Amino acid sequence: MNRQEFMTESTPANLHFHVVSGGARLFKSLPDGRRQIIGFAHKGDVLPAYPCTHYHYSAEAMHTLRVMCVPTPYLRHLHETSPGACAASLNTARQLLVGLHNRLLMLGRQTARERLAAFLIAQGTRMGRGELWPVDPGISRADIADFLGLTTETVSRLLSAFHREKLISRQRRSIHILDLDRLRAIVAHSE
Amino acid sequence: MNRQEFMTESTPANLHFHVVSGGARLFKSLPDGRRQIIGFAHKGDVLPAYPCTHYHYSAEAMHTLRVMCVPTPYLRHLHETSPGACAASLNTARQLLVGLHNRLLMLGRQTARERLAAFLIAQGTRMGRGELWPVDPGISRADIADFLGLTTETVSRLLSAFHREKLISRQRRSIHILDLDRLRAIVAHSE
DNA sequence: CGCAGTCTTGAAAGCTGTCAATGCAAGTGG
DNA sequence: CCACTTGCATTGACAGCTTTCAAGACTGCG
Repeated sequence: MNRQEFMTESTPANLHFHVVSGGARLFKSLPDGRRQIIGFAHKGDVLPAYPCTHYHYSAEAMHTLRVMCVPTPYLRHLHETSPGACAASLNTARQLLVGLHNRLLMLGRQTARERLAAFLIAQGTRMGRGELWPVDPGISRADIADFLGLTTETVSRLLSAFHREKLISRQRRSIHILDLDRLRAIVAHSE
Repeated sequence: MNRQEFMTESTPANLHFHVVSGGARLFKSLPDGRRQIIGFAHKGDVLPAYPCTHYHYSAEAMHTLRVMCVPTPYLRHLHETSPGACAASLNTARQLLVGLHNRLLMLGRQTARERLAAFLIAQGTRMGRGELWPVDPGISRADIADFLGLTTETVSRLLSAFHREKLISRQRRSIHILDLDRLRAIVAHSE
C-alpha cells in the first residue's frame, strides 16, 4: 500500500482519518507537478481538518498505513455536544497553527542550509528528551526536498556537506545527528 | 500608534486580542532581523491563538488600531463550558489552517512572479463578489515582501513589470487590478 | 546478473538577493 | 515660500544561491 493516495485534494470531505499505525505524507500540488509537503502524520495523529466540504490537501501512505475513518457529521455532532472533545480538537489545531507559523518563517526567510539543519533537528529530537533519533528511512530525499521547498539535488548536496563537516553520519538511507549544537547554531544565526 | 508593537514573541500570553478597528501585522523574526509576516488582522478578526503559555509571534499596529483584550483564562473557561463558542473557535482555526497550507505551497514552490500575482488577487478580491478593490495603501512594499518571502526590490521590479504588461495600475501607493484573468493565469500555470 | 529507482555529483543557467544610486512625496524649520 | 530632511519606492549592475540538465553510482530485488 506504499504511495497509495487515500485522500485527494478537492474531493468531498466525508471522512476524518486517524492514523492507527504507519505514516502518511500530506501534500498539495500545483497543476504542473510541483509539490509541497504540508506535513507527515504518524501513529496517533488526526489528519488536520477542513472547515468546508472538500479536502484541501492530499494524503498518501508512506509505507504501511492503517487509518481509522470517522464520518464528518459524527465528529461535528461530537464537537457540538461535548465541550471536552471540542476543546481537545481546538488545542491540536492550535498546535498545528504554531508549527505552520514556524514553517512559514522557514520557507520564506531561511536558506537551504538553515532549513535542512532545522529539519534534521526536528526529526532527530522528535518526542525525546535528549534522545537523538535517526531520520526515518522511509522519508526519501524527494520527501525532504518537497517538505523544505528545495530540490532533491540541493538536499543531497547539503547532506554531503554536513557529512564532510562531521555534523551527521549516513548509513543506508538513515541519517544520524553527530553534532546537535552546531546544527542548532546553523539554524539560529546562519553560521 | 503606528508601528506600535502590542504583542511580542515569547512573552507570556495573558490576553487574547480582538481587532475592533484598524489593522495589524502579525509576524515572526529571525535573530538577524529577517522577518516573515504571518498574516494581517483586520476589523472583526481574532488574533490566531497559541496553545502554550507564550505568544509565538509578534503583532504591531499598521496605522490606527483598536483592540479588545480578553483574558486567556476567561476564554478557556468559555470554551470548556460553551460548546458553541468552542466550535466557533475551532472553525476559525481550521480556516486559518487551510490558508496556511496554501501559503506553504506558495512560499515553498511558487516563483516570485506567481506569489505576487496571487497576493494581488487575494487583496483585490477580498470580501467581494466580483468587486475589485485596490491594495490597502497602508501595506508597504516591505510588508508585501515580508509576506511573500521576497525583498522590496523584487516586489518593486515585479510591480513595474505587471504595470508594463498592463495587468495593474498604480497611483500613489495603491494598486488596482486591470486584468484579473491574466493574473489568475500567472498563478495557475506559471505563464 | 541486470534492471529500476534513488541518490550523488558536476557544470552551467537563472532567478532573486545585495549593494548602491536616484527619484519622489510629505513634513520641518528658517 | 523655499531649502533640507526623511522615509519609501524604483532602477541598475552584479553576485550568489538554487535550480536545471546530465551523467554516474549505489541499493534492492527479481
